[in-house]
Amino acid sequence: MSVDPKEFELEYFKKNGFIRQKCKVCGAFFWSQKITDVCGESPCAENTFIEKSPTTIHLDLNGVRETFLNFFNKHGHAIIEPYPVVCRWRDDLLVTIASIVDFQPYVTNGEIPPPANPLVVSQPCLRFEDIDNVGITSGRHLTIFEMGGAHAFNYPGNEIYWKDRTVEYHHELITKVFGVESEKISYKEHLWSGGGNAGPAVEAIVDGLEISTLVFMCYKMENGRWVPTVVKTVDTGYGLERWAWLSLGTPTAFHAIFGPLLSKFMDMMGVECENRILVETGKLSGALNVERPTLSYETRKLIAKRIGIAVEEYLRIIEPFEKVCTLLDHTKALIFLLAEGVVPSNVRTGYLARMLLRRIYRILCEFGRENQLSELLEYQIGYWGRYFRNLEINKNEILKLAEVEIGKYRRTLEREMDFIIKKLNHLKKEGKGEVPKEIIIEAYESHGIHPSQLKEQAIRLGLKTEIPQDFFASIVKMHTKKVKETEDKDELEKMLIEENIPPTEKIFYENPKLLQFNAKVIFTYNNKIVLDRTAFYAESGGQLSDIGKIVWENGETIVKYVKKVGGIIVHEVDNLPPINTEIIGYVDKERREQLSIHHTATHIINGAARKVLGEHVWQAGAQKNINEAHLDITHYTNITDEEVSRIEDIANEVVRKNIRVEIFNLPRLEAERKYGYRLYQGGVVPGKEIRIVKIGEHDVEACGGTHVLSTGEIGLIKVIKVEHIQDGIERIVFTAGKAALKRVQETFEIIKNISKQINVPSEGLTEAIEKIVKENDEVRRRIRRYSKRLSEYSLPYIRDKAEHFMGIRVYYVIDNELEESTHIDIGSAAIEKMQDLLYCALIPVNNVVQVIVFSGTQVQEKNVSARDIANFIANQLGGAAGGDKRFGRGGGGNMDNLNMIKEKVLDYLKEKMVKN
RNA sequence: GGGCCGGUAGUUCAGCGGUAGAAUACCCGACUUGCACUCGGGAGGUCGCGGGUUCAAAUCCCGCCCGGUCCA
Repeated sequence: MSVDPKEFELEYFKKNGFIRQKCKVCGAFFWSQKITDVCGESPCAENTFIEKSPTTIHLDLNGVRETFLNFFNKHGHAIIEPYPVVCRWRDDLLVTIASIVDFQPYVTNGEIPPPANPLVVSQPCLRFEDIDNVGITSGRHLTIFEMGGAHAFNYPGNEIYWKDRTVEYHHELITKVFGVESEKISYKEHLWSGGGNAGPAVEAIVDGLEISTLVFMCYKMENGRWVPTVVKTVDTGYGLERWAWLSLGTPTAFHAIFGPLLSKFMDMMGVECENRILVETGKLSGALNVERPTLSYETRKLIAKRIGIAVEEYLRIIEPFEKVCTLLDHTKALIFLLAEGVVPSNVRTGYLARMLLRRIYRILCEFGRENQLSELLEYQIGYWGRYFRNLEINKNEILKLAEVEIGKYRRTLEREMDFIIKKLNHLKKEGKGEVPKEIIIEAYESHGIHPSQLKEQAIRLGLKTEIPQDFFASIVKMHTKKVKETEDKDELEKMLIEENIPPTEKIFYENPKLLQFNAKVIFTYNNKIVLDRTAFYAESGGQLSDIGKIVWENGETIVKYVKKVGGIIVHEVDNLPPINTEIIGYVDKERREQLSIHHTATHIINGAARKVLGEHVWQAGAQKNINEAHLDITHYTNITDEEVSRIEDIANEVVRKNIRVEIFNLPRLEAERKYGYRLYQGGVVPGKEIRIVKIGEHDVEACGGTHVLSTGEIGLIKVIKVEHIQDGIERIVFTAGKAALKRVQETFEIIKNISKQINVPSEGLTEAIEKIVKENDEVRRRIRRYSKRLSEYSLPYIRDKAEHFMGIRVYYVIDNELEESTHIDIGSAAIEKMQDLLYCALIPVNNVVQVIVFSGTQVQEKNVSARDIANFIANQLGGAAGGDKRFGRGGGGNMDNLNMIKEKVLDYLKEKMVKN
């Protein structure tokens, strides 16, 4: 999609003398009050603000945030509290990457009103796409930053403001409040898209630095095409870190963001760096980018030249400094993630936390400061905790989670490094001088060994290692899968929209105990019915759907399954009533009761787990069936039996207290204010009103499920088992209510049966089974010993039974008593003692006959190979055999002529030996 | 959720269709004043689980479980 240039022809630009121009370097169009060749953004221009701030006020990040919020507040924008960095209210994103994320999709698509209009927020955001650039670009790239978002949501007939006013506000803030000369600012034309929305945008550039993006969101993606949206959203992103950098004119943004923390971290890491080196780096850092290695290196050379040192010398000085910057950024991002209960793991947000932590750890190792992580985190928490209280509140959790994860990483490194060292030694043995790329990739992809760590080991072993420039890019490429086609809406969904079917009135919310109801059929299609109102609960939130029946004047049908399509509830049935029929619905009471019990019990278990294991416990999934239910929770280590007992105890105490389960609706914002984002245990909850399920002081969740009226109805909650689902997630499987009782009864039945079978009273079962298992082991061992011993003692017997045949002795037996392995022992020993012996054993077992043949050395000399004999016998049995001249084995399944084989073998032998 | 690596003696691993091995620790013995070293002997395995292919599977195929790792 390209943007119509007309989109940028703003009244405001024209009135204030902005002229549309084209950048001679990058070719982009931009608007500026002065005539110039280039757009002004680095690398088209240098960062000229360094040590020469164009502003009249000079503020660090905290100061900028306050100034920004107050400015918009004075212009009628309500200040709202930032949302969490983990966007648990969305299922298409892991973390909050922009302030607009707070309002997508429900506000931007007009489904619910914004918390205020217009509004302003300073939203901490996480972005990982540019993580490799963090530290080397003087702070232009960060994994965590604050996006100043001033937003206006324009509805048809209720326009707040649009493009002109948006640019005007921006221009006023940068010129009037910050005092930047108006001519210094240029606005670049741009197309922005993200989160399913898009629109024209302008990027504001001052002295080389892009400081804001002003987006006019007015398109959305639908069936692969951009279509205009009903709500036109002003989506501005003020890069507050960059504003602070600009206003202070420091060599890097890190100075402006972290202030005293920067020098503290440098001291701790033992890093020093002259200011003039940083200044020169900062000016040209716009051209530094890991994705453009050649340009970056040329830029490095230029910087070194300006400073007057060799580029190698320059790199030696600047790299440690850059690593400290990376540390500052990563440790800050990490505490924000951990504070929200993210458990480091190998999936989703957990992986983001793990990745950050491992990068931090590697840097600390390079500085030899790997034991000082906690200290760094504590400084960060102390510094940011004043503005973000949850950091301070969750300090202990943050430190604990980080500590556990570092422990895991250390163990992994130790284990996986051994593996790699072995591989490297192998390479060396093979005489290879260099580590091939495949090994480097395998080390990283399958074993988590970073190329730099591999290189370190390889050098120690005297192997060369060339890490390709595009190493990580090629890894990413290998993983890029085809973008999944956006699922087109299915036929039913399309028809419901076409027919304009209204959302179904949900009786089960108003009155959960009403299981018999009257309603009217308003739509039918392919064994599917939509009613105007229903008491049938559709499958959602891990709770199975209700079943039951629908009765009308001249018929009835069974309701097999109920699902939600948007706000419409669709009943799947066997046969259809005519449209507009009045019906009576009957919901299966017992099933509904059991599902409700399991649902309430899930909330209780969740609360109990949080109490026992800690505040990082979040629901990671849940399923409520008839016989049992499970709750997946985030936790960093296996749940012990003792913890399970405590969770069970607390849960049952809540049951016994018979607490009333309060269910009520609250406006979204009020609910969040009152109970926090902890509400969103089950994930995304749509709608302007949130349905709250509150169990005393034990647990509060946003939930659309059905519940019991008070906890006493549950009767009993019994945890069945805990499972480790994946790194960072544990599953608690349990039953409640009647199902729990039934489970207990069944378990007793099993115990009773076992007890009967081994004839031991149930109290003594543990010891008895222990004894049986031990005895079984002992018997198995004894059989093996006997088999060995038997092979020694059998020799006289074999000697006695063997037939003399053309100068050798032949022992031939069809044996269905001794095992194959025993015959191997016997035969093997026998030919040692009798070198003229040919040992043949045919062992019928389960429809096949196994054949074992040993041939003594003297027999072998007569051209009789054990393998050939075995193969001959096996062929008679319709099978095949293998082995060598001493030992052959095989078999076959055709036993018809089993007793005639011996004759044939002797004939075969005769032939063989005569030929010889 | 997807890709990749791994699961064999108490431990670390080798073997990768044809009698389950090594090292180490363990037990016994020899040498030695004693310890260590050295030497000899012994014990120790449902080759993660379940199917399939095959006369025959630790080995090949499929599914699952467990651990690890990378990506989304």
